[in-house]
Amino acid sequence: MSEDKQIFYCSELADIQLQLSEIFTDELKELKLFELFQNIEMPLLKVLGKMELEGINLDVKMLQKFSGELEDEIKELEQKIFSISGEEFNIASPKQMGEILFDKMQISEKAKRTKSGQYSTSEETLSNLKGDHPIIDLILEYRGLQKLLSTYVNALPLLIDENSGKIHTTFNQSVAATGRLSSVNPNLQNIPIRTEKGKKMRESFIPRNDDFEILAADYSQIELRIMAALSKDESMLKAFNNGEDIHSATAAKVYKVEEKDVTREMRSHAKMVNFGIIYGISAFGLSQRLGIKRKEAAEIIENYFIEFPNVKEYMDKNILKARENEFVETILGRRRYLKEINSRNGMMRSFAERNAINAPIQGSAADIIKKAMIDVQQEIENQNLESRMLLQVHDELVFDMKKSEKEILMKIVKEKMEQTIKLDVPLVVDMGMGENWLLAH
DNA sequence: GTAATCACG
DNA sequence: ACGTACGTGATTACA
Repeated sequence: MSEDKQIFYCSELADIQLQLSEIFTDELKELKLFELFQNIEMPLLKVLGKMELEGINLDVKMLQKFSGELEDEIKELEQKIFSISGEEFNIASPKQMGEILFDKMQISEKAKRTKSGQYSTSEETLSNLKGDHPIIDLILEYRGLQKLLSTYVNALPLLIDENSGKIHTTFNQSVAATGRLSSVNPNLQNIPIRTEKGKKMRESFIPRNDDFEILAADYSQIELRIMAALSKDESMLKAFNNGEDIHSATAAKVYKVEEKDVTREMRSHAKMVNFGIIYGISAFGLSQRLGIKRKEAAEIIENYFIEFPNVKEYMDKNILKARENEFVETILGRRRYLKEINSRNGMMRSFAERNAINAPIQGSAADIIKKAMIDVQQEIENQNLESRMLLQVHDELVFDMKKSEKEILMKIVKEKMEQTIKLDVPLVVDMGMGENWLLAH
């Protein structure tokens, strides 16, 4: 965003606020939604504008080298895939890929198909066929590298602003139905981190100069903590208040063992269950994720609800409330309307019911981090710091931190993020710093 | 323009 | 009986 645009945008904003104050009736002003608008969304708009204008520095030299390496690897993989399949084709075309794999090579009898009747060649489908043919690994590898190259490594350097020399995203405040932000042009909320080569992409996000470093601060398990607080479930509250590992604690309960006897598999399953809880769990969904029978998944869920009865109660209560009002609410009164909640179509109704469970949790997490962002920015300005807030990634804030301000900035960020909204569970923020975004984790 | 795929929380 | 985990955005192929 240019300087002119920013000035225009701020005066425009003041104007809008003035006009709105005349439009809003006293009755409207008493609504909780109005408070959310006045106290969170409008102040946040200015904070986001500053983050967008600030931009983030990218190590272009490093990315150019990385790009060359990736291209070489991709060419090599391409040749291997062609020689195995005995034919040159467009690997990026799911249609051609499906025909080669399932018609020509017949690597599986029961090929899965997508909604439109095409062969499915998704990561999930191919991963299930992994052992069946060596070409599968090559394809997955090829796809991963191609994605990294075209979406990130080659694309981002082209978006560097010639005036600032930095990358400037745009944060959408009114796109996500739950109240989350979204980031576009480019999306800086989905920069790779899970794979080795993906991590390399994160390394390219660097501070503005040698006097600065990257600070990353992220909430630990914020959605589960919100679930504990909103449901007031005693076991869950206790686990968080005692600083326990929540997935291990869940595993111990669900599998009825001592916490010290929880195996890695049990913990990993419990982690999936906890995710499921936040998403509005179903036996089918859980069985897919865990690779177990639906009946087994149903038993795990049943056990979960026996151990965490208030969670079940909270979920039911939200669905009932949704049926009555056709909306659900977050802790700051943000609404998600769910008109399908009373639909006669079972699928649509189930979808709305999962939303009724998920939206207050995901949305409350958004409320909390948004309020923290306003507080942190205010404090940065009050204290005239040179450090800057750069990015928000749902449960994480990223800063360009002046090294000499390390102590004060870290104190502000931790304090504001953890204390801005008080719940019956502690909110815990982990922080890291380093000479790039990867090292800050 | 839509579908498929895959990157993140 | 039926098909499902929640929320996003970018790229590519293809009608």
